[in-house]
Amino acid sequence: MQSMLREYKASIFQALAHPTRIAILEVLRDGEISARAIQERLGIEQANLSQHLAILRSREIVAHRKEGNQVFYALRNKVLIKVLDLMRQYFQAHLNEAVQMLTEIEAERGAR
Amino acid sequence: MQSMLREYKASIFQALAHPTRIAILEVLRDGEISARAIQERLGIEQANLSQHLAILRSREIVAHRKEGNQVFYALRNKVLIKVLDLMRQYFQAHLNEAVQMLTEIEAERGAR
DNA sequence: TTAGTATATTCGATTTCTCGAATATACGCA
DNA sequence: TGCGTATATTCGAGAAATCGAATATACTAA
Repeated sequence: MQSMLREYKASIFQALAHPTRIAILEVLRDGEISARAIQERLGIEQANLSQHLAILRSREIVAHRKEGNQVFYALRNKVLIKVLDLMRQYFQAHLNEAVQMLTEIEAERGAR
Repeated sequence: MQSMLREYKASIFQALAHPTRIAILEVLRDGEISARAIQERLGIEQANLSQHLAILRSREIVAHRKEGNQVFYALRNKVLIKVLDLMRQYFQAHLNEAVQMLTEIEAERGAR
């Protein structure tokens, strides 16, 4: 049971572990919105957005509702917004370290 | 800048996206502890633990301190504990869905 | 020095993630 | 019906994550 909880948490974190999906959640925090509108706001490929949405759906992180031609997405639980806010807090606390870390990650990626 | 923040958040979430690493953080919430002690509590391979700790270190999520033979690990920021607590809240809210989801994931894994 | 303990790193195989391209599905409207 | 728009799915290639095995490093104590 303990380990099941951890697997669950890990699967949610895994769903959040992509910049595009974080961007999607940030858009959704303003309320329900169509997939097309998300795509325009983020400026990404349609298929790619749909793939990311599929992941968020599979984790039950977002709800979706069809209306005619389009599909509207919404956050299922505000707790995740709180989590993102905490992360922002965390980020500010670690700003300098974070910049350095990202630079290093970049450097490694470049070196490869 | 906006996108850098998202990359950073994603990299932290990615670091949290593994049951073993979540277990490590849960151990660390009680305070500083040696790697050996973590290993005993979790009952995992030494090398494996060390790899997971390396990931948490690289994200600056944990601090480490050498003392003689051993290395003690500690959480750098309590905010992450808050995040884990929120996730527990989230989990309770979604308990039934989550069980079903995990069952499906299991089923898929089995089918493959 | 040698042996033993604690920890980290490297390696290679396997699995999982991610992307764009192509295609499929579903709906609305002429 | 046929066309256009919105969305989802499938596929294949490349990148990244994961594990255990083997090995390296660093410290302690005899």
